[in-house]
Amino acid sequence: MSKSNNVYKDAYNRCLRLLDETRSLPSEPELGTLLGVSRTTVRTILARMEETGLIAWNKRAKTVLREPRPDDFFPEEETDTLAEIIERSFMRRLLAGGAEAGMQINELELAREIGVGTTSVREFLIRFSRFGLIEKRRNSHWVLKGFTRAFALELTEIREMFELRSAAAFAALPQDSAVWADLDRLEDEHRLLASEIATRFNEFSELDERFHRLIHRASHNRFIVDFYDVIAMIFHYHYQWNKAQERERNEVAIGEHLAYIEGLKSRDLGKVDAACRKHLKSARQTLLTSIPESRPPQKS
Amino acid sequence: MSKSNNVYKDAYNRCLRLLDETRSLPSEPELGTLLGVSRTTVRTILARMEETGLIAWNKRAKTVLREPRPDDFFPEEETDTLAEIIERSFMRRLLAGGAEAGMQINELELAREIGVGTTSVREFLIRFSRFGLIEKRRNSHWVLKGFTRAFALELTEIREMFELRSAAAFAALPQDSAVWADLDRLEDEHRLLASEIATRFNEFSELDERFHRLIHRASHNRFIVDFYDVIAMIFHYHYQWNKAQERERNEVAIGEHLAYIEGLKSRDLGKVDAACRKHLKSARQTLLTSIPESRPPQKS
DNA sequence: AAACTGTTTTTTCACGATAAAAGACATTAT
DNA sequence: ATAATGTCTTTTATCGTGAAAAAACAGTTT
Repeated sequence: MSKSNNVYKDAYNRCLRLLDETRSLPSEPELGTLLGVSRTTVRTILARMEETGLIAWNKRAKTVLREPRPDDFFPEEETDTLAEIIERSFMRRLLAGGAEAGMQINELELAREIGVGTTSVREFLIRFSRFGLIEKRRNSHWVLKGFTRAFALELTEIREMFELRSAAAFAALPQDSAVWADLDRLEDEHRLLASEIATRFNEFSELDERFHRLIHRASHNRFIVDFYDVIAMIFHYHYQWNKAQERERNEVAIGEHLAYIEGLKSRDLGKVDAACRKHLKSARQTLLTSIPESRPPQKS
Repeated sequence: MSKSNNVYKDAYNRCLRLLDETRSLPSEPELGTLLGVSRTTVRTILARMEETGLIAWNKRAKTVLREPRPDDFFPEEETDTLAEIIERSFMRRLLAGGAEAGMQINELELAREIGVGTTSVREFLIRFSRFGLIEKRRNSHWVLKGFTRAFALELTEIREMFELRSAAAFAALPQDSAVWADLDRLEDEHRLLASEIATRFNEFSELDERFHRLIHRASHNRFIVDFYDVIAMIFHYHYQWNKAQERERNEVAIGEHLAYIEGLKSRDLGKVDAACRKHLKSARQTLLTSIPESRPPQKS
């Protein structure tokens, strides 16, 4: 089967949404940058849109003929990257219990189970290894280290170190830096979300990530910025998995963020430090309580 | 060609060295753990040793018949992992100038040039990406970020953060911890090397790594321990590349290490901090001076 | 001439296949 | 009964291959 055309399908779907807004589409290169794909893919999209009667396409003229219908879209699941598919499957197994620390991971078995080639699984595991949850035995299998309490503590230790430093760097940024406007915008979003928390509490996770990434970027250190990928990944699955008191937790977190933002805006390093520490402490607590207590080793 | 048998060849060579010391070899499983390979590989080794008349092999009896000659060994270059070969080639290109930041990296070209499959190159690049020197453009090529001054500063910033914390953790370890004996042993090695510095100065690099890894391990944090891989990798190639005043530099570093060790042994956090800071500062300086000044962008 | 479209080439992504190496199972020796 | 050896099976490491996607080149249009 070689390679799926999910890039095309995903871009096609996104292009359909563009159709709603205009009478005619822009030039091929412009569409390319807009959708983040190459001209080759753009042309494949246009060809299909012409075929299905969505547009009339003649050289520069790309006139919209009709509005896209729901059945014009490719199904969601066909637009995913292989890497995403593998990650989801892998994390499901990992979190759905039965994933004891020390267990070995079998590339071939994983590949068969997910229905993909071994190369993709191998590459996924290599990429995934930087999250510190698995480890490779030379010339042999991978070992699962497990989503344990120790892991959470090690992760948050680094996170706190990095974020305190980033926050301090942030507060020291000159007044004319563009980040202050970004921060204002994020503050507004926080206030809005707080006011509609009853219905939109599940949108916090995404806002949370954007907020912390903004702060980490102020460190101007690629290792700090990159490390947020680890945190984001863990929290992403953590949010999916642990829905207990989600609304309350998020409400509290929004309040902490607002205090944190206020601290940053005051540019008073003491205040920044205190607000940051407070938020990180409760974030760590949330993560820790969600970790299943490790059973003592059992004799069978 | 599928897969080279470098594991076998390397283990075979190491096994030859064992032959010097004994009249007969131990059991297959024992040899396996000794050499770090499976029994399958052990048996391949034994079969060949029998063939070349090095041993007589009959079930449990594996009697050494003669001393190994130089031509019994497989050539060094055949014992390297593909990953090592690729890394060396890649780093040579990267350091041998002409590697401007922003340049794109071509998997296929690299693979052809080194004479390996693209899969191996891909896997190497994925693994290598955590060092922060390259970055992937989605669905497209890799981009070289370059071994720049900014990189060195970001790297050392994290290093200093991590090592100060690890050193403090180290000093706080209970007296009966095994690390103190390890530290004593390392101290002895440092003193010995210092006394023979004129001839053995190039052995420092390896000692340096062992010393710092010991300290980092005291953090009990996988992210800190793993980060030392980045540092080790950079310093490894840095040492190979920049031989200017190697002897003097290493002599100074040994002195700093000894002061650092003394600080740790005193368990006085102030002393530890001071000695650690001093050493890290000069390590950073050494690294920085070795980085070629980035030319201003040239119009051709 | 600048920006677009049409066409061709190159590169990336993913697979199945195969040898090396690991691991499991059965058998034999202490 | 334990621990070795002998044999067979499974898994990992690596390649070549082909389709998807990107990129380069050439020819048109404004």
